[in-house]
Amino acid sequence: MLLVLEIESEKPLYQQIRDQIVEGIAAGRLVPNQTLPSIRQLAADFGINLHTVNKAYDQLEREGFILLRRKTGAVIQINPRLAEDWEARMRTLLAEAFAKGAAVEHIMQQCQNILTGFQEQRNANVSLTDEGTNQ
Amino acid sequence: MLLVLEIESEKPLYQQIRDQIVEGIAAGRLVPNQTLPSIRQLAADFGINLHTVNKAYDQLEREGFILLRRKTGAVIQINPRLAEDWEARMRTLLAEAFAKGAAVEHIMQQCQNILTGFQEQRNANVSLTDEGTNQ
Amino acid sequence: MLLVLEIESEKPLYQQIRDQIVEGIAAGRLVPNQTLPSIRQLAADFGINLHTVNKAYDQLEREGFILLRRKTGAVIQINPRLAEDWEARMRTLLAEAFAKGAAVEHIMQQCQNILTGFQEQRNANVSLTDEGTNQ
Amino acid sequence: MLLVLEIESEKPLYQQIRDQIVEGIAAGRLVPNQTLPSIRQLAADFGINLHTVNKAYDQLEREGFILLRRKTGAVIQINPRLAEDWEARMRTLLAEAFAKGAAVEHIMQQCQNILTGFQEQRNANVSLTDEGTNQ
DNA sequence: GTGGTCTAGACCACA
DNA sequence: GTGGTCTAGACCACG
Repeated sequence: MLLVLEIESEKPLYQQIRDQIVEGIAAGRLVPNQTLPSIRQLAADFGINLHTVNKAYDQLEREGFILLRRKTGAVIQINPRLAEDWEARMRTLLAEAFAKGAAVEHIMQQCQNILTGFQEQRNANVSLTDEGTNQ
Repeated sequence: MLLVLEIESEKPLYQQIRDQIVEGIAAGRLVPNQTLPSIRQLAADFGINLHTVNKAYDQLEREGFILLRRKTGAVIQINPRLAEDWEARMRTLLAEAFAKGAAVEHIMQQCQNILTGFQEQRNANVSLTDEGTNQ
Repeated sequence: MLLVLEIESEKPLYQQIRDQIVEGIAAGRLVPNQTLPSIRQLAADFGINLHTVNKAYDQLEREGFILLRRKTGAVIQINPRLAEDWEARMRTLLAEAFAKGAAVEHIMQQCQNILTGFQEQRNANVSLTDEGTNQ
Repeated sequence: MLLVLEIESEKPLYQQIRDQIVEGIAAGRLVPNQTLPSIRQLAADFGINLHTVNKAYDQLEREGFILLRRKTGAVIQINPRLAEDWEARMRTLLAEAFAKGAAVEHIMQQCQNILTGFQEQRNANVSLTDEGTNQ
């Protein structure tokens, strides 16, 4: 669980946790059925409050990224439904770049690069896992 | 200056003002060197607080979309430098879709559709403006 | 704001608050654009903690029943989209009655009675409001 | 006794057991006087704790779906009395849909569809049972 | 041990 | 004043 929390950031701590776990899934560092640290454990590791982690995990569960169980804690389990406001959020973000005069091709290239990065990381993680099971 | 402020919205008023101006620029309704209403004018028109409008204009200036001048008020003037956290925000949003299993091609197609929509609006506004100057 | 909270109930306090507000909307006691008590106010009125009320309001906002604003507090505003798991929850509840041997007609009649009750209360509340504006 | 327990589910194990038995009764797969596996048998079959199964059976007995006997184990025996909070739970669920603006007719139609589904399953199971006794 | 809930008290951003 | 976040510490249900 690689997490880098910045206490000084304007982004809430629980949002930082949530975002990094989502990125971890996208990059294949976190795979379905993998267990995340317990709420208390993660809070202790980073010296933050239990409720802050709880709020992040709670949101991740509602968004369909993880499943919270009493005994085992949190496990990755993807519900493939995409949030309904995803397109609206994407629209605002793209408008910001387009208004700055960025060329459509350039914006698309940046998106492609990010996605390709996820894909390569995921492939790398998959082959690592495969090697691990083959040994 | 078409502005539609929804007092009932979950989005802060200053954020609504900022977002609509950004979308207006993206769609070509607002072009460089065009003057925006003064802070007190806009506040009076909508019956909202001066500070609210001030905050929106302030953010737009910091983001490089407008230039605030003492006498002339606010004018659109695009600073093509993108916000430094734009890529990070895009990264998080793309991760959300990719983590849910969406295909790269599908995500890219959605982005393309949104951007094409902006382009068409801008083209429509540009030709309207041309007709206007021809009269 | 008629709220009856039972501290001894097995149902969490925040869930009781959430459920009663939803029922209040169904019965027309709470109508769109009506303001709810502030989080602190409601917490003080019932001698419970601010965070408990906050959790209820937070859920209501996510479910599309209310809108939370910094200045004015919480206002009723219906997003007509129904929760996607609504049918699954209804299915479980109906199975419970059907397994007990309840006749389909009887179950349907109970549902009808409840819904008719909401409808009548709503109509009564509407006419009260009308009389109020006419006076 | 077809039981499919999902260790990954958000629902507690004992609740899954309870719900599936209730749905089994509703669908006619489980009929009065039919014996259920013993607590230790079912726990062994699924490799889960005795307490977990015990809790499910305990709840089913309190709800009036089964009868626990020392020697014979658990047998289906319907106590037609509905849980006293059934109507309250139904009320909340119906309020949710009605508050969102759903028409009474539409809500009723959905309930009817679900119940008709149960009825058809039960009829199918009954005829299967009849054929079985005829052999 | 886990997550789920509730309490108590604090600081900040918003308008 | 409002809601939003974070902290600290407690008890309970679950397995």
